[in-house]
Amino acid sequence: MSSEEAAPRRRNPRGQGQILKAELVEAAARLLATLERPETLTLRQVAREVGVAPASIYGHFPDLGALVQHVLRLRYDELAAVMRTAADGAEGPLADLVARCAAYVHWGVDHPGQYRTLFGGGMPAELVPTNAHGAGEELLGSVVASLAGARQDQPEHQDRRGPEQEWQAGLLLWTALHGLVALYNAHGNMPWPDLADLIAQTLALHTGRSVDEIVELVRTADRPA
Amino acid sequence: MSSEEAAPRRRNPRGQGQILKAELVEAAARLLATLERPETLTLRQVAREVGVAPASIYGHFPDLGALVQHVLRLRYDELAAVMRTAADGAEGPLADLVARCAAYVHWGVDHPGQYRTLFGGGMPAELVPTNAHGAGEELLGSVVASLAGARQDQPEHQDRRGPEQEWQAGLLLWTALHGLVALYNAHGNMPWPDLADLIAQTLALHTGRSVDEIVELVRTADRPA
DNA sequence: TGTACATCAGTGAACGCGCGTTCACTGATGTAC
DNA sequence: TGTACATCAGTGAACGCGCGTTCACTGATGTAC
Repeated sequence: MSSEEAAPRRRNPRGQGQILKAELVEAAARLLATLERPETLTLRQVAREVGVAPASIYGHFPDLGALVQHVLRLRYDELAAVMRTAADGAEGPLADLVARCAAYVHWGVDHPGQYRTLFGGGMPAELVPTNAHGAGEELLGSVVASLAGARQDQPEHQDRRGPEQEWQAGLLLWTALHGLVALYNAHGNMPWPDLADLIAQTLALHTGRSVDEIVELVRTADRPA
Repeated sequence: MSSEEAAPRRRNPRGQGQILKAELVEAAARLLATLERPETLTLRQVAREVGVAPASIYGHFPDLGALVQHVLRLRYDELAAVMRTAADGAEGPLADLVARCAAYVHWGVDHPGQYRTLFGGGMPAELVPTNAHGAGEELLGSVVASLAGARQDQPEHQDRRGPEQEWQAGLLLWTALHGLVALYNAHGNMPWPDLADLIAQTLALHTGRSVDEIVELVRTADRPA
């Protein structure tokens, strides 16, 4: 892609230090997306990708961890935004849930490197924003709420569920979606069924709806771009 | 544990070369289980753990990959055996499925390092036996068969399902279990509900049974050791 | 029973590599007088 | 308008480290004669 650029790279003018910072973020994001094993990303790789001396990074980030952290924060926000946007056009709680979950899975499958880095637990020293920062919980919260909404919408399941059960149900749905994305990405050589079918089936199980009822919503929500 | 052993380590007698080989396998297994990030395991670490020169490994394995491969094959067989044994005492297809899945999840949670190495997709050059070798498929096959058995056992779900649907249903159950183990291991700092409840709930969803019906079976199958 | 030799199990030093991090520096550009 | 100076953005060389891999070797033990 962008290797072996012989141009000696002009220094940025005064006051334009953030230009390199942006380039570093961009390059790190590109590498995390591209590398087969994103957790092996190094500081010198980023420097090479931008065409800059390794030491130059220290002017903008204390270390590689901070840079990766920054990138992942952006990607996490992007994922959250994608889910929110997908749910915007949804009519009713079930469609909302389907749209959100389909968006989640598709983002994960479309960005295996970043997904792995965010949720795969492969990064050193737990420098991903998912943990403790409460960021992952925010995303989980939206799934919990959406699932609870879809459940409440369903007349036959009128057994009262407390917030504890709602949270647990959402958590379980999240683990199912995560497992789907993780295995789909890790074992791409397997003969996978259609992803939309798997999403629909998962949601059917977790909402108690029929697959047929869901499948149309998934196809509608599928790859809006 | 076993660091800084000052004993100069006596050479094994003639014809006893496999002793070191066994020690290497044992040490690699211990490190994969212990290391926070098992994918960072190095050849020199293994050598140090055993108390041997790095070069000595080459007499028994062509490289670290072969050694790790060997260990993972053992661990995979162990997991398969644990699941098989768990199912042995089960009465009926549903109990069989519950026992197998509970064993899977508990093994994964009890061996986070090895589980990650086996199924996390974090190892370089895809040297894990799960892929292509058909080993992971064997495990998946047992879940598919067990789930199909439990489904068939259920009178109300008499809608004919072809082997294709059965395979897809088993695959989906596997992804759910994998997601549960993966997130449980990666985010141990989260306030997780009781694992047995989560397993029971997952199986309830995937079999169409009530949670109550499953939960007792899970508790029975729970941690037989 | 003695001795030369082959084999086995593992050693130890060295290599070249990529890594993170440091440090004094450079050279263009803006600012004060 | 000119000039000295400060600042900014980034450089380049060096460091010590752990790594995988190689290669000639060592020294104990078994075997052939």
